[in-house]
Amino acid sequence: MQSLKRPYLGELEMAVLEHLWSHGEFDAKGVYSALGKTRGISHNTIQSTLERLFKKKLLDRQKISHAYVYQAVVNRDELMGRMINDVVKTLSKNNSDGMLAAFVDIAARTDEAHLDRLEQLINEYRSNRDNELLS
Amino acid sequence: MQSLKRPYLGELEMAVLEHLWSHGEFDAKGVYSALGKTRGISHNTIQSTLERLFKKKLLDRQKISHAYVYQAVVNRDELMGRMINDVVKTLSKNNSDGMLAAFVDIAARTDEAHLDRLEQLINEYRSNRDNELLS
DNA sequence: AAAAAACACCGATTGACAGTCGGTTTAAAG
DNA sequence: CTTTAAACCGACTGTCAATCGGTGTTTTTT
Repeated sequence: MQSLKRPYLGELEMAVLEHLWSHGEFDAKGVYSALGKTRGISHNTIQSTLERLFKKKLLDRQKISHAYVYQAVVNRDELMGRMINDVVKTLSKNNSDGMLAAFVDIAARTDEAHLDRLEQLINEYRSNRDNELLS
Repeated sequence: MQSLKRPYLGELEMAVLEHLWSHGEFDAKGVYSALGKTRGISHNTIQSTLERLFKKKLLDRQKISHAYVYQAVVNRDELMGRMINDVVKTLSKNNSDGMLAAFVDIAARTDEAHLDRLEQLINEYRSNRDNELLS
């Protein structure tokens, strides 16, 4: 019963990830220019954050010349899936109905048209599965 | 962008909640007998944990004689819904498709029959909505 | 009513972990 | 070979879960 804190991300970590998601690869300097300056934090702080995200395997990096260039290895949706899965794993005991009901509620909450789209995705999933069985 | 609040629930907090979910109301002593003894932790630790959960509004309590009796105010599914919603709120940017796809994936992961059930729940949701519109 | 037991409440400590830097070392570049 | 930029290391703060001891208050018990 591990807790829900595992892929926990702090505020700055989230912001850095967001930035990499929308702007692609960056080195520490670039992220600092984009985020650090307005926040009034130092270059080093950004660097530590990138390092931490790297250790958490959310970022990959390559040394270009003598500076690392970072890029996200999970996209927003993958991370979301992972985190939702963690919640579900911890809280779904035997019965999955609560989980499924939560999905429907959340989907419908912002826009009921999401229900249609959800149904559509279910069918797409089934088709993909069937195709795989044929091959 | 500030959801995904700090460590949602610790390990002991989760265990206490689980216990209250499956066994109903309890005072500190009861929870201690059930969880504390085998874990070799003190009565006080259990009490602090109950207190913390109370402050987080996950438990309610009434003073019976001079001891508090605690009970959960959210059930497992509600808590799960809340937590999933937090994840989604933080990570769904405009586009909800990733969220919906994650739902389908997670539902199908353990058992593809969940997709049928999910579809069923979608339809139930629609019926309920339609009935409400009539009244 | 006094003594004993049961609790709540307060405060302190430890251990993680995010956020934050400064200083030092290393490596690139002129 | 000096300057400079970046990685690396270590430190300190703040927050939070977990943990418990001590103190005082309310019940029980005798």
